[in-house]
Amino acid sequence: MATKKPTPRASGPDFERPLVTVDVVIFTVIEEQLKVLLVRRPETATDPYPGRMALPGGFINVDVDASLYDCALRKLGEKTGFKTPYLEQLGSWGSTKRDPRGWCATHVYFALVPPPEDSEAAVSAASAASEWVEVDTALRKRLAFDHAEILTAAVERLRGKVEYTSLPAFLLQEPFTLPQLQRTYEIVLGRPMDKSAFRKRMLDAQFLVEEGSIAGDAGRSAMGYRILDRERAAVFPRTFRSVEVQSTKE
Amino acid sequence: MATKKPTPRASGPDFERPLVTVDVVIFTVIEEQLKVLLVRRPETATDPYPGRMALPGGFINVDVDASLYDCALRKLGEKTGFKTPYLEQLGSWGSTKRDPRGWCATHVYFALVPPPEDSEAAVSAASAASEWVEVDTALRKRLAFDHAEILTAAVERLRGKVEYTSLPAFLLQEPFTLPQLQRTYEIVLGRPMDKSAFRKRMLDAQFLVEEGSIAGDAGRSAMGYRILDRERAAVFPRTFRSVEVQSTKE
DNA sequence: ATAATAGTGTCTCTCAGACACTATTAA
DNA sequence: TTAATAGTGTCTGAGAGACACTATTAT
Repeated sequence: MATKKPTPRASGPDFERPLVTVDVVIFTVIEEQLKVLLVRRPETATDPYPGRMALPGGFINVDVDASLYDCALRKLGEKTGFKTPYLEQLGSWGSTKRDPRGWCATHVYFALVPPPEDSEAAVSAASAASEWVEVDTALRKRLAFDHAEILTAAVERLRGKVEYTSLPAFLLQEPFTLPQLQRTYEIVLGRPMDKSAFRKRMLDAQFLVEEGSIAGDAGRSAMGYRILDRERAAVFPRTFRSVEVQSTKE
Repeated sequence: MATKKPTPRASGPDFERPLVTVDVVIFTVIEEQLKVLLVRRPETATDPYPGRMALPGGFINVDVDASLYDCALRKLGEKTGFKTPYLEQLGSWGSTKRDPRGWCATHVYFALVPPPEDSEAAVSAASAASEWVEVDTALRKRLAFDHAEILTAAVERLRGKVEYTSLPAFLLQEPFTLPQLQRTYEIVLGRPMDKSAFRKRMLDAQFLVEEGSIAGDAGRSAMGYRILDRERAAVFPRTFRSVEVQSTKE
């Protein structure tokens, strides 16, 4: 740990260093809704945006975090009992004005996790003042900093990639069934999908391994699947709806 | 301008702030080759990697740069007489070890510019010790910092997006012809393309406007085109070669 | 006329979508 | 047997690729 406002020990440029943070946009699907994890900022008036909801994140700790990715993993771990989640970089936002404390740049990561078990949910909600919020609700909440803009970008990236990748599989507890996976796609994209096309696509992409039958609440039981390689998402040969169906013909 | 090693005027965390830089990967096509702009680092022994080639970039100047994007634009402008180039964020790299001066994070941008006029080329090469280097050659050059890794990521991103966007159009001086554009795609992707499919795709995407005939060195003259909207690239409904042609049939 | 380049037409193949069909399970 | 859900088969259409064709220009 370092002392308060230290003179930097390392050399560098002769001007002021910006503040550097890492924020994480953590998505999951709970109760048929796409949700994002938000935390409430402290009420202390010395902090910017006291009491507002914000994306989980914070300053890089130069003494603890070996890299940006490690820092994101740490923040993710602090908020959720992460279970080999999907974590990728989203981008960075930096400007004079985005933080009242001074020139600040944030590196934003993007995580997909399965819905928390009830026990965990209670723990994390209680201990960390964190909350799973449906994304559109979150966007109406006047988030701290430029987090609304960041969340918008994250949702856009998620929806964009979902059109041609297996990302939604990382939002489910394993093993899961194809109907469950299809439902997850539909929730993220906000539109219904054709069952036959969906199944062909998933199975052709070879990213699932069978894991025995799973019985549902009613009707025929379904095959359970696990993700073959949790390190990377499968990429489909085409997007789901190539552009928009633009019928020039009347 | 600030004084040397100032105590930060703004509040923030009680630990050391990382160094923050912005680097720009600037691509163009010269003499039928994909090239990237590199600069030689100063020979002064106090600087890290003296004399090595590196991506253009440097520390954020908190007093001058309003945002990360502005900083990237400034660095781009300093190195090239930029002509409304294509500029997007690539990602950020940050860790304890990537800069010997201390914990350092860099925000990397990715630019596409038309080949410099001869006059400009001479100017920039002379004045700034900068040089256009063919990308594979650049990767063999033992670049400063982790710039080889960054360049690899940039080339990967470029090639990836070129499969389904109009990005290569930003590498050409306007107006250009479809055969010239096709040649540019082929240079970036390193493989020949079918003329008929290529033309259908470009014209169907509606991102070009006709600009009168242009005569070449020989043969029939070709239609010249400009980019309709230089703010964004066109996105095609499918990638060029959907995945790799995996012939399971012998 | 010929060489060289620009540009078109036609066929095939792949894969997304529509939609009707069959299969399995519990009550 | 019926309701509910899982899973399949068949047809269509869009668009990429292969490739042979026609068009225009300079010499």
